[in-house]
Amino acid sequence: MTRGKIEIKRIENSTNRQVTFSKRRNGLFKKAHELSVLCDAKVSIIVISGTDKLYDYISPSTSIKQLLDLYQTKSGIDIWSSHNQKMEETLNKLKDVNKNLRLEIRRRHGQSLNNMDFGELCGLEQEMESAVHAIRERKYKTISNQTETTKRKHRNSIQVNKNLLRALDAEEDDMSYQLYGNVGEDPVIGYCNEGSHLFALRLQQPNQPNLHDGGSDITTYPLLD
Amino acid sequence: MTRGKIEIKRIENSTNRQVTFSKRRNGLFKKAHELSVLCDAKVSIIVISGTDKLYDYISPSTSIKQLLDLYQTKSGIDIWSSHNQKMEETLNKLKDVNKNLRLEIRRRHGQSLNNMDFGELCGLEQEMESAVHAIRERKYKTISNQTETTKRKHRNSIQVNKNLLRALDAEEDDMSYQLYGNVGEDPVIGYCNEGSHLFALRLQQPNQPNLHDGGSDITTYPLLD
DNA sequence: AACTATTTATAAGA
DNA sequence: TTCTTATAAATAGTT
Repeated sequence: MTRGKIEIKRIENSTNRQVTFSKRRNGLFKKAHELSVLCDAKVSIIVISGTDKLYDYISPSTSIKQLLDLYQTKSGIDIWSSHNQKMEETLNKLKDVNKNLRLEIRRRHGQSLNNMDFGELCGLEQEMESAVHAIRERKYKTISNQTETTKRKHRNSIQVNKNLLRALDAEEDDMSYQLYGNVGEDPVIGYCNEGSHLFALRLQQPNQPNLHDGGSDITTYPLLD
Repeated sequence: MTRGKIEIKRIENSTNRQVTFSKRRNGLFKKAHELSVLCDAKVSIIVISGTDKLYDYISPSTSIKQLLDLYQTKSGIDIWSSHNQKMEETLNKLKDVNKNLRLEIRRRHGQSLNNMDFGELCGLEQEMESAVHAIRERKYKTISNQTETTKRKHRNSIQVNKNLLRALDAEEDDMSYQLYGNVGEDPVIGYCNEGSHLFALRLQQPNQPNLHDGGSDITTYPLLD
């Protein structure tokens, strides 16, 4: 628009068009940049030349994605829709399945029963009852397992106790023997003996079935002390 | 840039900035349009103002989608990826929810109970039982509604029957009156009367209990032969 | 929103 | 492509 104004219509001369494209494209991007800086705006320009070359401008601290997301939100145009139809279909199907699953669960909570007829209600009731049966059985199995374990623990601790008492009895016998047979000897031997006995007991225990954790062993000793 | 050139930096005066934004935005779009027409190019501009308003220009006979597809192809930037990612996340979340819902349902079918402890089993059992209760109540309500409807229908047909009989009685009275009052008149009238009575009886029968079928009488006969 | 003095953009030529 | 330059267009500040 100088040295004679021009009409705004396609420039037929190819070279001319090319030159003008180059000049005006730069001009456009420059203006876009000035706008974004002066007015604190986000600007994105995409230009594709007649020869299918791509040029773009994006204002500083902005991304195409961010801008497109905003564009979509504000314009209401769904840019993505054509792109992932399949995914969206899957998504919708899943949502549907989900809805039905929720309904089923609600019904098994005793809600949303309004749209069921007598036959369906009978079926549901029967299903639920047999399920309750299964759950109850499982429950009993669990509790009986627990009881069994507790009993086993108890029996075991009784056994441990017996062993300890027996050991103490044996020790007592030794002591008596020593006292009777070696009157006046160093009492330190008796002491040592006692220590060995205790040690032997400790060594022996891990070889016997031990269904309860070691902590209880340690806690039992203080009771016997 | 006239009446004194300006620096390209954010215009602090808000009113000024707003005015400049408006003017330059128009200028930018005009330039974009001229470029597209003069040079046969596709141009798309998205502008978002500092106040978050959206403005856009798109050159004639071009669509955003077409342009973005081209942009993607030429730039190699996967515009869709972030969107895809979001969708995939949603999908996975849904799948997860779905899985949990299915597990809940299986448990309410009495399956997949292995990983539940005694307390959980108790809770589930109680829930299920109160649900069965609700279902049973609903069932009874449904059946009683049905029964009620049937009864009402029944009562209604009885009433209709009564009305018919009453109507016939009234008719009979009229007839008797005619007979007593007009002895020796045409006997055809008396015949008619008898016919009406038979008809009334037939109507009445389906309402009386009929406890044996006619067939058994017939099968008894061969044994006696 | 309109005006206008200036600055910018740019068409044509080199 | 780039530079030059005459001139059209854009626009900052004002009204």
